[in-house]
Amino acid sequence: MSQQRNGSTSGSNGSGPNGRAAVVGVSLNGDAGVELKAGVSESFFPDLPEATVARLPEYLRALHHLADTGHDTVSSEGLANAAGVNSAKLRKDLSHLGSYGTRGVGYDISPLIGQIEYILGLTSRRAVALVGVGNLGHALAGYAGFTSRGFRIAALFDADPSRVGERINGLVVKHINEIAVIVKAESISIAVLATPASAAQSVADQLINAGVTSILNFAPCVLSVPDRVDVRKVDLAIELQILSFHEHRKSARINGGLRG
Amino acid sequence: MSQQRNGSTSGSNGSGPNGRAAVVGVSLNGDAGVELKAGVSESFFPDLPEATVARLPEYLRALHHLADTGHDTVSSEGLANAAGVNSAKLRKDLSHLGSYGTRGVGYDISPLIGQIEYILGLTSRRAVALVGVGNLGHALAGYAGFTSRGFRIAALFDADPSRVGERINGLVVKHINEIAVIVKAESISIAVLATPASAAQSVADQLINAGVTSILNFAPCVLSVPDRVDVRKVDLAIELQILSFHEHRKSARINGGLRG
DNA sequence: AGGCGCTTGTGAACGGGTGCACAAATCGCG
DNA sequence: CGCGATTTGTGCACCCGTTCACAAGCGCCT
Repeated sequence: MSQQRNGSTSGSNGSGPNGRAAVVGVSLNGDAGVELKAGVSESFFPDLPEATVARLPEYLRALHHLADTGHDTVSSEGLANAAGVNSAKLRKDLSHLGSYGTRGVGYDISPLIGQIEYILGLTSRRAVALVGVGNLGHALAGYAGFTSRGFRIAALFDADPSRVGERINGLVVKHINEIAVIVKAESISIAVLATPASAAQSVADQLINAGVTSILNFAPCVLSVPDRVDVRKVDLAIELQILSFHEHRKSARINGGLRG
Repeated sequence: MSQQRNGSTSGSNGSGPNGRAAVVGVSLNGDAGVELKAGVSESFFPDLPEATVARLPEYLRALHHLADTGHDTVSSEGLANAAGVNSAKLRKDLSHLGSYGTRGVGYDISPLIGQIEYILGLTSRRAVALVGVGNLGHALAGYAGFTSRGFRIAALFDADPSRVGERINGLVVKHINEIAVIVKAESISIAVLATPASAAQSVADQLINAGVTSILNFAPCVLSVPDRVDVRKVDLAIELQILSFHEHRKSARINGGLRG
C-alpha cells in the first residue's frame, strides 16, 4: 500500500519503480462488479485487475489503428500482435469487460472501442492542468497526443513571473497562486506536474487542495499525497538507467565470458 | 516473452502496459551470480530480479539526495521512505547486491551509491542518440536530467531537412541517413526515439542495424525488434488514460452509490 | 565484559498475474 | 441439417514478487 506507480516509460511491465504515497490500484476493494451490469453495456463498472487496466489503453490505440485501416473485426491473435501481448492474456483482459467477441470470428472493433473508452472514462474529454512550463512542460503543452486521445489541456501554470502571460497553443500561462481558483472553476481533477523536483511537493499540495485527485508527475522525486489521490510517475533518467543496466549486463557477459 | 516494458510513468508496480517484441529482463538465464564475486565489490554481476532493477534508480536518486544533505548512513526505513517503498522490500533488494548494511546501524551511503552505480553501468557516462527533434524531442535534447544522471547526448537526428543543421545545446542536428555512420563511429548503444509513430519502426530498424541495442521509445506504437534489443516505452497519453480510469471509478462510486 | 536495544538479512507464507490447454460456441459449407 | 474449422472464454498450475515475522549481528552503555 502506499506505493506510487511508474509511468509509461514502462514500467517495464507493470513493473516500474515505485514512489511513495498514493495508492492507485491497490485498494480496488473487492466488488464483484459484474452483477452491477444494468443496461446493454453502458452502465456497469467491473473490478478490473490493475495489470489489465494498464494494458487497456494500448489495446485502445491498436483498435483505433485497425479501425482507421479499414478493419471491422479482429481475432485475439491479431489484436494481441498489434498491442504487443500474447493472445491468452488479451482474451482474459477483454473477458473482464464482458463479452465482446464471437467465437469462430473474433471481436467487433467498433463496439469494443466504445466499451474500452467507456471503462477508461474517455467518453467526454477530460480537462487537465499542466504546471511548469519550462523545457519539458512547454513541449507537453504542445503535445498533440494529449488532445487526440481524450484530454484537453485546460490550464497552464508556472511559478516564474517572467513566464506568466506567455501564450502557448492558445492558452495563457497563469501564476501558480491562481491554481486554487482556476482548478475549482474548471473542475479539473487531473494535473500534470513538470516542475523542478524542489517545487513539486509544494505544487502537488496546492493542486490537491484545489480538488485535483490524479497527478502525473514528471519531477524526479517522490510525492507524498493522501490515499485518495492517485499518482503516476514518469522519470526519463530512470528509464535510461534501467536500459543502462541491461547494456552493462550484456557487455559483462561478453567481456567476462560468463556463461549465458 | 517478447513483451515490451512500459517506462517510468509507472508501471504500477511493475505492472505497465506492454508493447511487443524486445525482451528486457526475461532471459536473465539462471546464473547464481554471487559466486562470481571477485574483488572487494567491483567486479561481480549478480542476477537481479527485474523488479529490483527497476527500483535501483529510485534508490540511487534518494541516496544522492541524502548524501547532498549531509548524511553518511541511512536505515532501511529511512531510505525506503525517501524512495517510496516499504522497508522490507528495500532490504531484500539491497541484499541482492551483497551486504552493504550494518545491523544495528544502517547502510553506508557512499559505498552503496558506488555499488548501485556500478551495477547500473553508470561508472562511465553513456552516450545516447536522440532521434526526432520535434516538439518533444527538442525538449528532451535540452533536458538537464539526462546529463546529470549518467548520460551524454552524443547525437541528434531528424528526417526533416529543414531541421537538419539546427544547433541545440551545442549539438548539430544530423539527417537520419547519417545514423549508421555516426552511431558506429561513436559506439552508441542506447537511443531515444521521439519521432512520430509512423516513422518509429523504420528508424528503429536503422538504429538496430547501426548497432544500437537499447531503445527508449516515446512514439505511441509497438516496435518489433530482435530479442537481443531492449525496448522501454513511454506513452504520455497512456499514463493519463490510466489516471482517467481511476477518476472514472471514483466518480462512479460516488454517483452510483456503489459500495466501496 | 556482559547485556540491551536497534537494525539488517532472510525463510516462509501469501497473492496476483501469466500462460497453457481445452471445452464451448459460432460460422460456413456441403 | 450436420460437420468441421476456427476462435473465444476459462479452469488450473506455475511463477514472480511482496510482505510478514523473526533470528542473527552489531554497537553502546553500564
